[in-house]
Amino acid sequence: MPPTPPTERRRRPSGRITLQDVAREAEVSPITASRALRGERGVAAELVARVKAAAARLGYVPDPAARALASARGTQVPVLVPLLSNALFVDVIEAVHRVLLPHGLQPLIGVTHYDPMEEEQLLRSYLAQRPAGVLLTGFDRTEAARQLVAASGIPCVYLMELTDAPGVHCVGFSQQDAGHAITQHLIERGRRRIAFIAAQLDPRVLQRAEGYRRCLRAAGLYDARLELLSPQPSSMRLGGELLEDLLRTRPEVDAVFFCNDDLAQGGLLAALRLGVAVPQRIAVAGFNDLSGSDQMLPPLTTVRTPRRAIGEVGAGMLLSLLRDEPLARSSADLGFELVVRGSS
Amino acid sequence: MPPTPPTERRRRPSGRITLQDVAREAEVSPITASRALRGERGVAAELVARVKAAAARLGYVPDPAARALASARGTQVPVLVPLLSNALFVDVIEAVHRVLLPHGLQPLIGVTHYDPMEEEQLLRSYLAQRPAGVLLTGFDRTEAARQLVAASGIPCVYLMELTDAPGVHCVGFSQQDAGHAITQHLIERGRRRIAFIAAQLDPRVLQRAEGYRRCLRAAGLYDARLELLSPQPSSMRLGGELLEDLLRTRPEVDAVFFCNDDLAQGGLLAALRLGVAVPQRIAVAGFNDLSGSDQMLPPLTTVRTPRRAIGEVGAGMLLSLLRDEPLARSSADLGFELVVRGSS
DNA sequence: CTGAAAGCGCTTACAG
DNA sequence: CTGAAAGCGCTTACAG
Repeated sequence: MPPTPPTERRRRPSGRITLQDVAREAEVSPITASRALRGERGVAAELVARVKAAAARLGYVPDPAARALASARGTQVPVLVPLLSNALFVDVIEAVHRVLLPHGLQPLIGVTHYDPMEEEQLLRSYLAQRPAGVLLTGFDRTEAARQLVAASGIPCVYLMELTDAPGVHCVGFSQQDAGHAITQHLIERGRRRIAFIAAQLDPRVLQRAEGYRRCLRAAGLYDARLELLSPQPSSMRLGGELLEDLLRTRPEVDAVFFCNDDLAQGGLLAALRLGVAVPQRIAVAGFNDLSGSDQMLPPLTTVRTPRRAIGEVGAGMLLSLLRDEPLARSSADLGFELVVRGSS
Repeated sequence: MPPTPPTERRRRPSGRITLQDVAREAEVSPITASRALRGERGVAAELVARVKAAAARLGYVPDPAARALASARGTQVPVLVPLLSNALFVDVIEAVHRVLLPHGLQPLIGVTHYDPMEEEQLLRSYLAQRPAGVLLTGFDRTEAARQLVAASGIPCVYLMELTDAPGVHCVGFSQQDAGHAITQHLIERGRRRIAFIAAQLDPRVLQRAEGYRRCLRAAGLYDARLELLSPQPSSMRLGGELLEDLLRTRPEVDAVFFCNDDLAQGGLLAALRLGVAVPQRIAVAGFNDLSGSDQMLPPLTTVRTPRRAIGEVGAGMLLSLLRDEPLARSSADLGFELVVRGSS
């Protein structure tokens, strides 16, 4: 007897296996197949099993475009970050991918270059695609962007910063407290003339600056002339240059808090080059605990920030929102950790 | 007289502005509007102008899902890279975004973690979405993955490596020649016992190794005992550890070619820590010219690789493919550049 | 050069 | 708990 396929498998012109094919194979209607596959409750267990088996047998892959068109919402999740060249955000993004992909959600990376206008543009075009949800960095955006998000009704989780505003879902840590903590550490090490060197000057850097000021003021040690703020993008080179500037113009300085590890690493290397002893002559601290900071000479004291966890928890929160699950908390403070190494 | 809108703007239940609305506003049929907006030739210039004006006035944003469903192909462009934590690929990705987004194409970042199986999985799910095109890293993949790409008929451009295989579109540079060139440089600096330290051992690293061997063999200087290959992921820490190993077990070494700058930076810092003079005692060279290499002590000699250009040219090539434009070349060799600094 | 018809593959109400 | 009908917003042939 010649072998016959379990059922007649007619392929449509496109060659694609559709929900119809699955339904036919399982001998149910397409709607039931759709419901079974999506795990909608209220389908007889036996039918669910039959449909799932049929789908597996045929190698059915749902068409996201058709789903997006038919339902109110697609499977994309725009993730807007300032920069990809900052390892910080790459870590966040990797974590987001890891959580979202297994749930059939597709992260869409958008880069704003720290420009609220650019973010607004991106948001406009992404929201027009009716994404499932949105992940945004921080709270600093144009009024129009805020409106767009609100009007869309699309679930949104904010990363990196925290707020108490009701109904706002966010996951991060207190940038200000972290800036305070590392400054406090330098004071406890006996430092008195503590400088702050920063670049980029995005909102989170300014929050760290605020923590630095609050701490030094409380200790009666604040001196505005020890703040070196550059709007240029952060880099090791710039860190070295700014440290040189500082040592020349404020020779009395005995510690430096760099707002980011790349600046601090550059500072450490410049100190080495100039023969400035760290931590004897000046103590050095960074922020974020980026790759390489533990390899410096001396190893860099810094603040370890929970960026992977931010991505994971943020994506998880969005997932709950999409499922209308009750949230344990709408604002997740993931904290930070002081990492004391040889440079302070 | 009360103000009246230019035409009656009835919104559909979804609230969305559709092609229909634009067509009505421009007083043409939806098909003509569609053609005008997509810049399909064969539409009267006047109508095109009218449609575009109407679209702008209404703030029309086309629905990618509907477009994808109706046409054979969507607007997504999966970009598969091994790792996001390697700055190399982040640069490639940023360049790809810059080129693709203005053309209405949406890059989808996929991370394979150097695992062909993982790549195959990603490919399977991405191709089921009928993307407009695909960007893949290198040529090392499973047979099934190869088949998937071929069977899909979806335009594909390969990044980072080159091949002469007909009909294959690729953009990169010769990893082997680059490995050869930096080794040659070390020979020309008078070095005779040149080691190779590598991690990750992905296909491109192995190609660089081949260039290193070819060069040393030609000079009669090859010594297999000077190769240190570790399958671990690349990092500064590992670079330092491997250099220490090397100095202990092969004290006769007088130069090291690290397969990547992060390893080399770690090596340089380890040398500093150990009091090993660079370049007097050993010359050090890296690969890729990553951020920070110019800040090292001494600054790192390396090979600058054209990763931004690879992203740009690769995306541009895909764009041409999508438009059925004739390609100037199907294989673009973007070359590399020796950057000689203090470490050699 | 322009348009009327049909359909892409799925899901949302609406019935039973 | 299951299904027949209609439609999401666009584009692809097919006519004229």
